Amino acid sequence: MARMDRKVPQRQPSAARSPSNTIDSLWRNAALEQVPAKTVLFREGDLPDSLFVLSEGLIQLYTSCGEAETTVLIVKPLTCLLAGPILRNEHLTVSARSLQPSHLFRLGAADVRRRVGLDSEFARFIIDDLALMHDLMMHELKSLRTTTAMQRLILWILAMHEQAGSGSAIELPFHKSLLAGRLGMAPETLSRHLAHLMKLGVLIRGRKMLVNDAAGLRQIVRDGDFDAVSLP
Amino acid sequence: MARMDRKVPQRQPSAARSPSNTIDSLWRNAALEQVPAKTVLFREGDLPDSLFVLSEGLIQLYTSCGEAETTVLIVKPLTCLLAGPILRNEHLTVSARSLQPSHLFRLGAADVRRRVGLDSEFARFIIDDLALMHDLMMHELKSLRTTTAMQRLILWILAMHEQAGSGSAIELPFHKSLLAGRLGMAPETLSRHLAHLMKLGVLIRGRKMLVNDAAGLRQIVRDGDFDAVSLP
DNA sequence: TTTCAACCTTGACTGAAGTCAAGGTTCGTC
DNA sequence: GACGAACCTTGACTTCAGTCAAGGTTGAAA
Repeated sequence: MARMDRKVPQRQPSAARSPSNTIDSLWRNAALEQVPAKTVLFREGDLPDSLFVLSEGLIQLYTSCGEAETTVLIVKPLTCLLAGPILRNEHLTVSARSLQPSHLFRLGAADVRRRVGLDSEFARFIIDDLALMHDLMMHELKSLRTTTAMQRLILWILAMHEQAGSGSAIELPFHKSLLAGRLGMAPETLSRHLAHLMKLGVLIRGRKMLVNDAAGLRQIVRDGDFDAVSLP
Repeated sequence: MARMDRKVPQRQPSAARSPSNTIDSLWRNAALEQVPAKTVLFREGDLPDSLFVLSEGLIQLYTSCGEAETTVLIVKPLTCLLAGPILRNEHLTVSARSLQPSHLFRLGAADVRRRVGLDSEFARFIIDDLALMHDLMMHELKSLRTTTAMQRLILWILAMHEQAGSGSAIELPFHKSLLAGRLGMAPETLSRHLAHLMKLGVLIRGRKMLVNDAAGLRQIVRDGDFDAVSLP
């Protein structure tokens, strides 16, 4: 019944994967969970009990240190959560919650461990996912170590700008405070930097943005010279 | 001939892997390379042409931004390099060089891509590696975002201390400037923090260290209170 | 429409860590 | 053992970004 409106995981980027019976049937057998926003999926310290495959929505990986809470990563469909810890049989080092109403396939950890040895398509699915995450995290690490908050912000804006198509407005996918976390800075810092960017030809109205001079921004990132006012 | 003194990759941690004919033969067929220290293995921007498996030595992953150069990660045996980029067929985002004379197995990228689909043991090897890296990088990300340079230093010292066994001296595995990079700080910052730690019961002589009061250090990390002088 | 809570902005201040520069130390090589 | 290069330390200064605090805005629900 609910079969027709299930989105079967099918990773768009990377290796073209032929629609596979094995994987299909796997997901048909997996539990599909629909969770509202702000649902905690797991907490750091737990032992992983299921693999999640995010098929719709947005998940925040975060870590709570004492009072404070820090965003480590935000993941989009189609991504596995917990593949690493399940396969290594280790305690979790991050917590996760949904940021939007989300759909997740859920597969028991024991199942995953068994299956990964038997079913090469499933193994491939996991490999692709881990490789993708590897890439993302490497990128994050690099950018945290080598760029300033302002540079990360501009690069993020440029990426969104490119994705949206030049000339069209960018819609922030979530609250600014969360974006700040995503970019590794305090909300106040984001606010200040955005204010500064308005002087450099970025229009900001609430959660909408418009980039006038992408080339200029790129230049600024390269130089690290944020005080240059390129607009009249 | 040289067969006997080849170390066949066999990951110690994680999943107990039975000595496997498949993998054995794979490594016997792979090229074994011995490189001196400071050999560049690959550069960011390249397309990956082989998978490296580090069997002995130490490799630095770094990225050069303009003049400067930043250490992203330092990897020990037994680790694969480039598994992610090879499987996703993407350009490299980091460069790598040996920090010590090192031994590496080398497997053509095409081979890897073919093999990972056919040989489930090989696939499992790759999965374990990616999962391990995933863990490491997640840990790095977390610690870069949530701890100060001093905390990272102390935690690193405590980890070394534990590994060496209480009471025994710690030998820095590489130059201090490199350790600074590894921990995400400038060499001068490391120097200053080490100087400070001497007042807190850490003996430092060149590249040797001795921790007197591990419990005290742990306390200090927790509190974030680095000025407390716990020693008479 | 009103109201309240969550979110955002701004200012002033603080603190962590990077940079630059000037010695000092260590270590490998001849 | 003397030399030089690479490495390390220390000090002074700067910059980036976090914190605290006080308003301002926005938007969802009554």
